[in-house]
Amino acid sequence: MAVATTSKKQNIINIAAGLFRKNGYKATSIRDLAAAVGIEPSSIYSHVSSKEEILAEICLDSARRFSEGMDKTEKTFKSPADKLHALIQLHLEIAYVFPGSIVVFNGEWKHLPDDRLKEFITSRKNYETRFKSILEAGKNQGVFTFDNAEIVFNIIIQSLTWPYEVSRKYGKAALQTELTNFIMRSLNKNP
Amino acid sequence: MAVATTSKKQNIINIAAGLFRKNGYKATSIRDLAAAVGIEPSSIYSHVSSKEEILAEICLDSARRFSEGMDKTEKTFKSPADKLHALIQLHLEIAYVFPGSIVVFNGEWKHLPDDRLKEFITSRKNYETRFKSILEAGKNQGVFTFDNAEIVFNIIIQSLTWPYEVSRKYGKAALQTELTNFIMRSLNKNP
DNA sequence: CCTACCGATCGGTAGG
DNA sequence: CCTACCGATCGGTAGG
Repeated sequence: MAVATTSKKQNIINIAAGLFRKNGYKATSIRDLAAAVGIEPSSIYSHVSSKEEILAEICLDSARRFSEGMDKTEKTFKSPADKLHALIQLHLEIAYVFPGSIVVFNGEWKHLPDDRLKEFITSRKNYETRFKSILEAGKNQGVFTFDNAEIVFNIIIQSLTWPYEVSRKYGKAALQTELTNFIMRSLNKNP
Repeated sequence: MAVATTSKKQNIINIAAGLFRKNGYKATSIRDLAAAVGIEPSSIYSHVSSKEEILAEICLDSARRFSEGMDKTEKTFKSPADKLHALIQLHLEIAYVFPGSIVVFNGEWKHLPDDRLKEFITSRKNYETRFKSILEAGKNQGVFTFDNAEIVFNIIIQSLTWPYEVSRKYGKAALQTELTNFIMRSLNKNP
């Protein structure tokens, strides 16, 4: 017997993430998912309790990845510039290795049931707060220049949130170089 | 009799754009739309032939606005910097006055039927080509600096594509100032 | 993991 | 613009 690399449940969720990304959550039926997995529709419910639960696992898994990435970034780097640099890499890394993150970027989290939605938004706000702190620290130290940290945070997040197909056209390295240059040049007070 | 400001059809499409933006195209039923308009579901079909047609009108209207904005920009301004500045304003202007554009930004155009999808993508590619020409001209004239025009185009477009609720938190003026500074500083070869 | 099935809702039509 | 309705598809359950 081979060592299990992914549980059947996780496998279903991964396949669902791919379908949600391509066609959207609402446009993907349990029947579509079952066909892609290779089982009968009702068998999906042996592994997950509902379609909403699948979405919740995808969204909260993505949120967890960002949260842990932020933990590591804060611990590993001292200067705001180094931290920001690491966060740019984090976003691209997650987008490239975890297809479910694209589902989140596409805004499908709006279909989460109330309790999960609250959980997700809380995690997101926490990430935003920590990100803005890094920007503010850079401004206070005289290395970053901008007016409104919240607006700049959103600009950066948006610039890092690419449609899946577009992002795949270029190598991760090329994307990372251009994005890092673009963002860092913008914020750099003393070029 | 009052002068008709918007046709009943256009009114339905505008209301649909609001619902598609908030809940998504697939998650918005004809029944939801009819209730928002204040008529019975079947009456929707006295004004539009299908749900897909509503989406097509929204997406192609948005595409037309961008195309016409690009026409005007190319005619009115000479320097790449002035043109880029105008395009930033164009994006924010459209996002603020036309709710349907947000539907497009949210990627709902993926649900267009084949022929309309082709039409939409063609218009989009045309816009991209013209936008990249402006970037390349700036690079050739030694005023812009970047590696890959296509990647930079996508970065700029993404940075201008905000979730509706977030963008409404700040005044249009504040958003415009910060975005213009952010993008122009990035590209500016001689700060 | 399957067969068989259910109630709800969907986009859309007939006919006035 | 409405009443009345249709076939298709949906998420999910029962029972094995």
